[in-house]
Amino acid sequence: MEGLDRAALEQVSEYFKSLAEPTRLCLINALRDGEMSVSDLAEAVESTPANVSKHLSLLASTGFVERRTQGTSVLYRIADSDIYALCDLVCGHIAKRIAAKVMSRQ
Amino acid sequence: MEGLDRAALEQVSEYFKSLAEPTRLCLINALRDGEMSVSDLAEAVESTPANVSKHLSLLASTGFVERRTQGTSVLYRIADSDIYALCDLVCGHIAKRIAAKVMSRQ
DNA sequence: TGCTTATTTAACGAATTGGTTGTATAGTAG
DNA sequence: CTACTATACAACCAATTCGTTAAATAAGCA
Repeated sequence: MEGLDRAALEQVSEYFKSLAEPTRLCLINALRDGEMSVSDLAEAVESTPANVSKHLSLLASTGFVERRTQGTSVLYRIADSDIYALCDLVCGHIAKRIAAKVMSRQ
Repeated sequence: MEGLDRAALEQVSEYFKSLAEPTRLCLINALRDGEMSVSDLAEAVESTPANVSKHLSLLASTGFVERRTQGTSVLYRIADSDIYALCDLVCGHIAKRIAAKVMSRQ
């Protein structure tokens, strides 16, 4: 992303922003094992269908999830599994930080 | 990050949040070639020292950058180059999306 | 010591965002 | 058709955030 101009960086930040919310990360986690309906997801993340629907719309707008209608339900699924690589990188960074903190305390 | 509880996901989201801002991404880009002072960074990203200082503090709190004092200046540098892998993953995702959009239009 | 420069911090305002509530839409069953 | 269910959407509020401005802190130098 070296040569990106301001507008491009703004777009990149939009994508990070879509992952910068615990409820959305929780939804992404819940979708690990396959597609789920909005109401099931709402139960899984302990929130309301309206709220979950809004978060899923945002995740769909950045292309991390996709939707499919089945009867009166809407099933969401992960569209780009790179999303997990992203999360793992961040988790690794956090782990590194914790390890460094432990070392410095010795 | 599969088995993370709510508190852990909140922490993960904090890290994504620190990258979810165009000015901060711009600062990270500017630091590619080595450490820079706050005022030089402010000029590079076309902002004020006060604003840049605040952004750098946030990036330091998540451990993506580190600071070093030299005289009256403070030099910042990238502390974990995984940050670029993160950005590249997001950029790749965006590129994929654009490519898919182009394909679907043919 | 006092003066200058570099950085940080505090206080403020405008804008954005997560969650709720109520309503609208769409599909299914009777 | 009506009733019911699932989802989406709009309006609203509380809380957060980005940027600015002004004041505070710290280091170097006359």
